[in-house]
Amino acid sequence: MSRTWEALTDPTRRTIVEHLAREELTAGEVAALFDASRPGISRHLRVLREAGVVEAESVGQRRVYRLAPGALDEVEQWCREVRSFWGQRLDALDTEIARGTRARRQGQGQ
Amino acid sequence: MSRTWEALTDPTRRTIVEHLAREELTAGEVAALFDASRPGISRHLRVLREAGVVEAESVGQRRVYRLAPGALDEVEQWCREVRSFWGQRLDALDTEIARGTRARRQGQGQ
DNA sequence: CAGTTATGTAACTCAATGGTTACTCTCTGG
DNA sequence: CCAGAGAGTAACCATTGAGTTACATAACTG
Repeated sequence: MSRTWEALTDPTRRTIVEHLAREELTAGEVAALFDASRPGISRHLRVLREAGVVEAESVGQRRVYRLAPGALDEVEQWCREVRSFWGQRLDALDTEIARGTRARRQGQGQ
Repeated sequence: MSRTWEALTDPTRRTIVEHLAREELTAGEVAALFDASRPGISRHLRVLREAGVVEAESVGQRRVYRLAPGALDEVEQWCREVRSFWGQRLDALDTEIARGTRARRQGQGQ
């Protein structure tokens, strides 16, 4: 299930990820980066956790967050695949193929 | 403005992009790929268009859709940057740095 | 020009999402 | 064991977003 995309849709969550890429942060430190309330950030962190983008470690009463290994794999992999097929198609973009496509398109007018 | 992420959040729209990576398609052909109603798909296509992910060309009464150049640039660029900072941090992950971070963390209990 | 095909827009509904406040749980320290 | 800090959960509200049906706009076709 591709929760990664959902998780990274929200700009706040992407900003969190940007910060965690630079250094580990406790939940409170993350919250301090934004105007939003703590519980709000806490939920963002949960979404990121459940999506496997970040992971948390309990240290005393704090929770230290860091990026999870492979956090962005799903997104990057998807981009690679799209780009791969796209590249192939562009390579094959000569008139013959193009004409064939048009012809096919004419036929199936439903 | 980062509409690209929003645009690619929706699974239907990602599927559309996957198909368009393989070949150009008219709006009708795209719609035929899904159970959803035409207007629904039409709006998905608009979102993708406005995000600059796809572009449309009018050919007679049809609208032929294709991926826009640089469709995924924003997303890929973001991933690269995150990964870049992350990589640097991991490189610097020796005990000294780690201890420094902990110390700093103790001090700023707000 | 009338009719049909191909798309897109408008108005509306319903579910999902983000944000807030209030409350709970857990760990630390006296 | 009690007080207080740090974090998370619950319940609630407002907004967004995706889906639908009905309607409007363009362009071919006779």
